[in-house]
Amino acid sequence: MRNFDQSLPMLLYRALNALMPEFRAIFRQFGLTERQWRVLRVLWEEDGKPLLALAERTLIPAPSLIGVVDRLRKGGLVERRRSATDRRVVQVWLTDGGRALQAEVTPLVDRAYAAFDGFMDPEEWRALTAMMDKIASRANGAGDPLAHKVGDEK
Amino acid sequence: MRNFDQSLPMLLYRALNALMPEFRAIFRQFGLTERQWRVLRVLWEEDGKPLLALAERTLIPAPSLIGVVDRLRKGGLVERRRSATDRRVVQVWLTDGGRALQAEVTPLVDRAYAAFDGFMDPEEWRALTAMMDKIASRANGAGDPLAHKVGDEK
DNA sequence: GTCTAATTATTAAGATATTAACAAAAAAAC
DNA sequence: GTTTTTTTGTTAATATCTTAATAATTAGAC
Repeated sequence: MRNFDQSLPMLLYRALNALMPEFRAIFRQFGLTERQWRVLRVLWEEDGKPLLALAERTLIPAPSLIGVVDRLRKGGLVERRRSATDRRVVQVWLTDGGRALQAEVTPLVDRAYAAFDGFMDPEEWRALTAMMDKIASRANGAGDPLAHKVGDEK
Repeated sequence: MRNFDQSLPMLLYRALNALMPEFRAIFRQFGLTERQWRVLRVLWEEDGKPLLALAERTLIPAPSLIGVVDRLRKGGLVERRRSATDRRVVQVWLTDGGRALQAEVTPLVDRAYAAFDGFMDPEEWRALTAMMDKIASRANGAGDPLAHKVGDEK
């Protein structure tokens, strides 16, 4: 039986556990959850994204995303619209309120991130990014947020 | 606004998303969820652990652990007992069935881990471990699974 | 053009995360 | 020894994850 605490999953989980509460505290000031912020974060960069694209980019599983978007909608931050060209597609658009939030949240988040810049030197960051990418692109295509795809071999 | 996809949290989340489905598929063969396995994994190494110690070691938040342990108990894999010396403490003990499961699950899990050994060379693993530990031990003590502790400054 | 397969979104069910609040027991202070 | 504080476990409420199954469209094959 291998070492549990030093296994790759536990290493990653522990790092995230140390990392995220600080950011969540920021989101909470604006009544946002971490996932809600992630959706907004992507829309601020590219508004009107289809749900599936949003799921991939935010790493939020599609079935969960439905609820996240709906709560954002109830909060008046986004709207849902069917695509005119492909009626299967649901696009998520920011409202004025959702757009306005960017200017408030972003500075705080950026400042929190900045605290990490000096934490490791550029070479370490490069190595870390490369290793994470390597791990993420390994695995037989599993791990994308489209859970219902995995194991579709019939 | 910084790069979202290359942010530390997203790097870690993506790696985990690629990593875990493979392991979960193994656990599922035995009717176990990932968290249930983590609890068993720790008990196989040290039986009779108190709930709080179990929460820290498995990185499962204490309120969630209650449910995880209870489902394991209903499945006949563990038992709960009050400590005789400190009646606040609830210890979790393996049943015979829970103990027997180790011999079945461990080989499969070890084999899956082994597939990663050759994936990065020893020096990369060392560097990765060091960086994750560094991140985990950074942050003001936040991130431990005892959520109600965070921000207890009154 | 019609039938079939693939894509996009959604619902459902059980398990877990996150935060806050609370009860019981033990430890520390007085 | 009683009061206060800390520790350990638990419940509650809301949000999300994970997996499987299903509806609505669209794309492809015939």
